[in-house]
Amino acid sequence: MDNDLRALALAHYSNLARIGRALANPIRLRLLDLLRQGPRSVETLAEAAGVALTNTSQHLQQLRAARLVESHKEGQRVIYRLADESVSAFFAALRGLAEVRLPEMDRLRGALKTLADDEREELLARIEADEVTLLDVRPSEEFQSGHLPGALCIPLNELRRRLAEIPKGREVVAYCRGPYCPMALEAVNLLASVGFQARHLDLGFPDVAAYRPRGRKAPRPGVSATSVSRRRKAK
Amino acid sequence: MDNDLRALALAHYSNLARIGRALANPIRLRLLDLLRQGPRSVETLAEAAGVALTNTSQHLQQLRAARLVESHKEGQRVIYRLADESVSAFFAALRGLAEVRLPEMDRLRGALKTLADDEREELLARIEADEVTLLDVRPSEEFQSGHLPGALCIPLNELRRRLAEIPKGREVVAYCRGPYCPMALEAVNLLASVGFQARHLDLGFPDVAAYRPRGRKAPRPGVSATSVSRRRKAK
DNA sequence: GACGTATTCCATAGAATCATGGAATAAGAG
DNA sequence: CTCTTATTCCATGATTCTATGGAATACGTC
Repeated sequence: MDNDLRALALAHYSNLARIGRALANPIRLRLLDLLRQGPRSVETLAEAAGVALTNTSQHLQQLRAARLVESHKEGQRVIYRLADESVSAFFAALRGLAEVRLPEMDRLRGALKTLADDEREELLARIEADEVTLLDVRPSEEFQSGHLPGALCIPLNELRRRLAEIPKGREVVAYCRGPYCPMALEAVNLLASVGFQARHLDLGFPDVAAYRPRGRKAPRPGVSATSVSRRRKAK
Repeated sequence: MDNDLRALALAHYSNLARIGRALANPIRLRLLDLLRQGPRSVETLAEAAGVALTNTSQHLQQLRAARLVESHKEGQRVIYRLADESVSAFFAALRGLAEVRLPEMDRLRGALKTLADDEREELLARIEADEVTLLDVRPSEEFQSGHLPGALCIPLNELRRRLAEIPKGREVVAYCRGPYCPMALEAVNLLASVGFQARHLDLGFPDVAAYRPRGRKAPRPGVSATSVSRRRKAK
């Protein structure tokens, strides 16, 4: 009887390891992170991650086996999405742990120009006060899945030919998928080269939603998670 | 330049995967969980986990390579400990995710008699009000590394011959390492069989310290993390 | 029902992980 | 300096993971 109990108690580590194994591969982590931006089809994910299609499919199935993602069919395509809001939060926790524990992450943060806490604070305050033009440079499907309130949607690859849409004489703050996504930084480089006053916010969607500024207690309000578009227009 | 940035950004998933790989094996998770109770030597860990010594050593080295644990020498033995408080918190987050996402965990929780939220609330309130005898049945070294305030230390394997130390006519609440540790439950079975009014608390050390009762905001105060004993008495 | 598209399934080969047991190392005891 | 103890190192075989490309399946269109 006691032996039964002990065996059972040990079994729970195998369940945890099931999730651990899902997190043990950089491609799967990349896919998981992409899915934090919203639901996507296998093909889209494969292209965004730069991974062969069959390979992507297999990795997604492993994530599904670990119950971190779910899928459903829509016409001929299979749409994957995070199984739960808590999966996204957990991913952020993993990333946070890596930042605390792995010194290699510091070099990355340097290259990607992570902001200091007070700098970020100031930027968020200016955004909230609507003193700057907030620019979302992610692909527009991701914008539609959810974005920061008041943001202008101009995907990075359309930015050069849509510069006219950005108000002149006003500082621009660009954001993208998060601190390890280079898109906002690239956008700022482009904007600066054509004369804009531009900076990047090193948090993206959905990270800002969960961001707790030091000294405050509640998560930032007002993130419009525009109802996730499960239905994709035919192309 | 932009390609550099992108390559760099992708590299960060490899760092996350380093931690993921460390979590991909049930034995390593078991060792990590044991280390949440306090620093321990390789041999002690091997015995507690029921794993061959060389095997234990290898797994510990992998955890160290992922920077989740650290080690230092003390005389002829090597003492491992969690690298950081945040590692313990992250472990709890992983366990929490598994509880939310993996239905298999429910059966375990049933067998191990996890309490309902309100039941646990009530129990914690009674403990705080000192209406019950709080009993810590973990090995005494773990008690010394940190325990709940006011707890009586009687390790499970000494319980039968030390029954006299427990006040009669007062309800006893036993706790151990956490919700998936069977020791408290076994203690309650033993106590009940000799006439005690006994129940178990399904949170242990250090989980109670981080437990946020629903509706309250702050973590419970008053956990005495008696300065971690790095120095072990010779035997 | 034939065709094109999106995805999964399957077989294969190469790489990584794992448990085991014997040898090497380091520290203390006599 | 020898002996014991605690741990790590190393080599081995068994298992699992991973990427790849071709075949099979499912769905929608014509």
